[in-house]
Order: sequence, then structure tokens, then C-alpha cells
Amino acid sequence: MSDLLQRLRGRGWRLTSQRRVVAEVLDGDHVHLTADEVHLRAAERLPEISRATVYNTLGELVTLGEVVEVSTVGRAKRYDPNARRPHQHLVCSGCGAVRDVHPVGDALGDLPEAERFGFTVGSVEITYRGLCPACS
Amino acid sequence: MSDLLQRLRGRGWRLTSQRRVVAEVLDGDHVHLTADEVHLRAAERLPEISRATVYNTLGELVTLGEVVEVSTVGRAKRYDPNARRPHQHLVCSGCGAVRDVHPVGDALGDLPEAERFGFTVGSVEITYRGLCPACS
DNA sequence: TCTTGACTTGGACGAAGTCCATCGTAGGAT
DNA sequence: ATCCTACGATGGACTTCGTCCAAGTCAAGA
Repeated sequence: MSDLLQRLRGRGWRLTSQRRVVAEVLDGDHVHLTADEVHLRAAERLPEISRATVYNTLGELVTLGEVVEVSTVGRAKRYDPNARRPHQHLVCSGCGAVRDVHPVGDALGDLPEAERFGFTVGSVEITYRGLCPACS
Repeated sequence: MSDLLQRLRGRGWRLTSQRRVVAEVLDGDHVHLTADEVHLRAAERLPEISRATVYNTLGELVTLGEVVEVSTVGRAKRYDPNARRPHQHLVCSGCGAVRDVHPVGDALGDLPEAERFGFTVGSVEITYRGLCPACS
């Protein structure tokens, strides 16, 4: 993640303490925090950081393709920093916990031409749903 | 969809005019309305219907498995009445248009046991993203 | 037709997220 | 090393989406 900061700087990002802290909070595997959780953890290191800044920074990271928003049904968005390595998600219907998973197969290829309706299909997002060991 | 009302009645649903109107609004293929859109259209036929009733009814239809919530990133939930026929979605990144699609293959089976982390995996939701003919 | 409990209503409430005017500061210019 | 200034941070108001609740209404069985 530390080279993330380098990369962003190369793209003209001004490197503020707030952005550094948000990037640090997002470091690691199987990290799928909500914006509020990111704010909470960032505030442990930088107590005066505002919610708006966290939202702004997360939005910029998403635009730059460094972080992916994980779609959730009826819950707050979660942010996944592991955007460079393609993967899918397994979500607990009970508690909302998220794991990264790597299915085999070729989901993109599984969509027949006749089912594309003239769309230029670029990506596919797969969400497995179930109950985690604690919730079942 | 008209037999939907019969089925629901068989399950002990009290058949009110509000519920009838919501079910009628949801009739058809490629219907993916937000709760507010459902409310708007229902109100054209039954002006006094309340938002709370629309939310309640949609929630009940989801619980009964007659309607599926389509997860969206950052926008209001959409409700898909075509729940009996399993299908996935193709979403235009430009205008947000949604089409129902039927990929081949077995996405559930494509998730290896080692990638399930002890979860009881029950369903899989696939979203293809791309540009529709009008947007590309 | 009567009765009753399930259903509806509208407004208050809450969570998640955006907007905006103002202030602060990173980092290039001098 | 210091100055400048445009980019970024702040926090509070606001919006959107959705839930909750007490009181009133009505579908459908007796």
C-alpha cells in the first residue's frame, strides 16, 4: 500500500496527512470497511479528520481505480482496496461480513452473444450470498 | 402476474387495493423500478397510497420470494418481479439501464470448497457491466 | 351485517451520503 | 528559507432512502 501513495503522487495527488491516514487504514487483505468504519479508524490516528474528507478521499480512490465499491443490499457501501487483483465476494446475509473469493470458470464468456443486446460488455461482478459460520 | 395475486391469497394475504396496485405496477418483463418509482406509478391509480405501504408490500414480496432486490452501487434499491425465472443482470455504466440476461454455466459450482470459508453458500448474483448501444 | 385483527396512513425519525462557504496547508516558485 | 496560491479539509446543513409507530380503516370469515 505504501507504493500506492507514490503512485497517487505521480498522478498529481497532493499528499496530505488525511489522505495518508485513509490509505493506511485501507491497507491489508480482506479489508471491506464502510465509510464510517474508515472514518472511525482514521480518527484514531488523526482525531480531527472529518467525515466529508473521508468520503471525498474514498471517492477519489474509486475514481482512480485503486479501490472498489462493493455493492450491498440495503447496507452501507463497503470499500475494497484490493482492486488490482481481480476477485469476487462472498457476503454473509446475517451479519454482512465480506470475504474475497476466486471462483474458477469464465463468467464473462458464459454470457452468450444473443444475451448481450448489443451492449459492449466490459466486466462482471459476482456476489455469492450465504451464512458465515458464526451466523448459521 | 395476475396469478401472483391468487398465489399470495393462498398464502393468507389479505387482498387490499393497495397490494393489488403494487403487484400490477410490477407486472412485465425487464421491470426494475425503485421503491419511489413504484410509489409514483401506484399513486397514478390509487392517489392516496402511502410510501410506507409501498415499502411494506415490496418487503413482503421479497420475503415471499416473488420479487428480488437488485443491488445497486450507491443508488436506491431496485425491485425485479421476475423472480421465479432465475436470471442475472446486464447494466449500462452510462445510463443505468438494466436488462435481464441468462448466462450459461454454473456460477455456484465455480466456487471451490476451499474458497467458501465455512460459509453455507445459498445463491449467487452476477452483474455484467458495459455500455448499451445508445451510450457506446 | 358484524367483528376483528390484519392492513394502511402520515409524520417523525434515523442512517448514509452530498454540498458548500470558509479556512488551512503542501509544495512549487523565488 | 519563505512566500503564494490553488488544492484540499472542515463541519454543519441538507438530501435521499428507508424504518417505525400510534391511530384509523377495512377484507373476509362467522
